[in-house]
Amino acid sequence: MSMQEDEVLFARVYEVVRQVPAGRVASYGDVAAVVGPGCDARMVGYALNALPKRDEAAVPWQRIVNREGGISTRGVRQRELLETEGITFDARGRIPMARFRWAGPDSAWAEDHGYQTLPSRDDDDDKGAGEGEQLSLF
DNA sequence: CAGATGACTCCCA
DNA sequence: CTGGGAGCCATCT
Repeated sequence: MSMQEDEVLFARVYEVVRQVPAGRVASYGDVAAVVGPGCDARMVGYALNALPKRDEAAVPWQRIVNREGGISTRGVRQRELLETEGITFDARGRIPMARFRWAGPDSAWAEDHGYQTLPSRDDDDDKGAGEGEQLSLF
């Protein structure tokens, strides 16, 4: 796979963002994880940053927020759009990710399109037992 | 053509 | 909490 890499990368990012349903949000890192290796949170940010210059109406960019559930864009447009979709913000102006975070793409769709499902990453406090959770993934 | 910049996240001081 | 640095790309001065 080394043909139209450059453009494909952004296209894949947009494709994944399109999978996030209204009423849900995903972090930049989550989107990157689904897109797969070679893509990280910053890439997603870059892709979305270039979106307005391309076609911002084709992608639900407002559903992508930072890891803390906060909005990284300037202005209040994104927040308003999300509230319209039913997303709520807490007193600190952040979205309770434990409740609104996108669970990842449909596994069937993911395999069919060559994407990855979102690794279960409970944001719960580990309470100090995090060590034993590291299983050998390889 | 080179440098700055932006919608991330993690790590350390 | 604030602040700086690393890692990586497309687009605009």
